[in-house]
Amino acid sequence: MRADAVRNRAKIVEAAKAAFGERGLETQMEDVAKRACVGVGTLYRHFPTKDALVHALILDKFERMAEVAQAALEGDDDPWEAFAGVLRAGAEQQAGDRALVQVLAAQPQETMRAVAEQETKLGERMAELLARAQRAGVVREDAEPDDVPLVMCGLAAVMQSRRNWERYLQLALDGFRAPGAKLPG
Amino acid sequence: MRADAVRNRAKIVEAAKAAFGERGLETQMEDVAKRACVGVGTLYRHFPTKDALVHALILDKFERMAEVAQAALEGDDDPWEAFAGVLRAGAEQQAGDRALVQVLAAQPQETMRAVAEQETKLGERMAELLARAQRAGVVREDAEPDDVPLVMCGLAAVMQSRRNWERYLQLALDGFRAPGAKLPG
DNA sequence: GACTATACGGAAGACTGATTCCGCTTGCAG
DNA sequence: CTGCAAGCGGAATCAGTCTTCCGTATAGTC
Repeated sequence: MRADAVRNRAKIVEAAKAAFGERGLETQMEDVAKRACVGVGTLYRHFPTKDALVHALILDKFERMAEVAQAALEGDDDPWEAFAGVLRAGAEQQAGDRALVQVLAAQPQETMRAVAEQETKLGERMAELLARAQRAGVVREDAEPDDVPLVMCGLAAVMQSRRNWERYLQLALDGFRAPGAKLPG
Repeated sequence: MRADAVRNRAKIVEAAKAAFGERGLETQMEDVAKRACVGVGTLYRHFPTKDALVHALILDKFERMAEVAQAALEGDDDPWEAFAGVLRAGAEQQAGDRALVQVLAAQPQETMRAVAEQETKLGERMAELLARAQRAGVVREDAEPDDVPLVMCGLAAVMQSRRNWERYLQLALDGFRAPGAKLPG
């Protein structure tokens, strides 16, 4: 690959992250190109369609989240903090990326398929974090691994509607907390 | 207004409810017209833009919900059932209308403005139902009126992503339930 | 320094779907 | 029964974006 091509690809990815993060999916390809100081033709040589570009960005976010979950599994936070921390990190991630929020709230079939592998990995790690927290008695016994994406999906909609998502997250965490456990951290 | 115009308007509204309910906002004006056995021109004489049509449908849903809430205020269900019943009714309403779900999940500024009045009315009634339930000790003291739209908004996203919304609703209701109160009904 | 495979820019094309327009039809008042 | 204003159908138009195309420029090689 030619040096300038490498440089341009990097510029495009940066520009796309910024543009889609701010404006969401209705961002136009030309805007991305302009931000990257590149022609649309160049943009299309690197990503054959708008969808492909979006998928790449979303995939990246999921990979990052899966890493965060892995770190939590290996870290030495107490079980509650490990679990809640990942949820909070996910929320922050969403808060800074309108396109991600739109995708999570609407879950277009195809986009999700492109991300399936990382999603599974993330899901498994969250399941383990959840199980540990349950064994420690700080999360309700009847919480299920599938409750996590349920909550994150709802969070996306709350963010999109510019409502108080911090409050939503707090309520959700409260919901996971075991009845007997002390005030959540 | 001429008799055939009245008839057509009714057909259009019916057709639009069905079409937008099934296919959501990406429903095309021509589809609505076809369903109503009417030309697009006729459709546009009754509703000047697609947005106007959607707003009318959404407004109708909100009015209906406000009525449901009013009925709950006047009915003789116990405070928990009155409160939870309206939430469940709202969920059912959403479950049958993809366009409504899309609007609730994304809350396009303009659509919500068109519905503001009914939304306020509904909000006030829910607030009263919530307050009654709190006085009866069956809902958490720290629940707030604004938590309700938060939850319903999240529900919309969960539905859109074809996840288990009944589970989500159950978790949300559990979240409202006072810690001491018996198993929710 | 010359050559060529790569890569670039951005105007033009293609598509999709909303909206307009206008000649034809029809309800209904007189 | 007539006249015509109100209403109708749907082809044509318009608009907004994605995507393609191709003449031009350039990195890397000999």
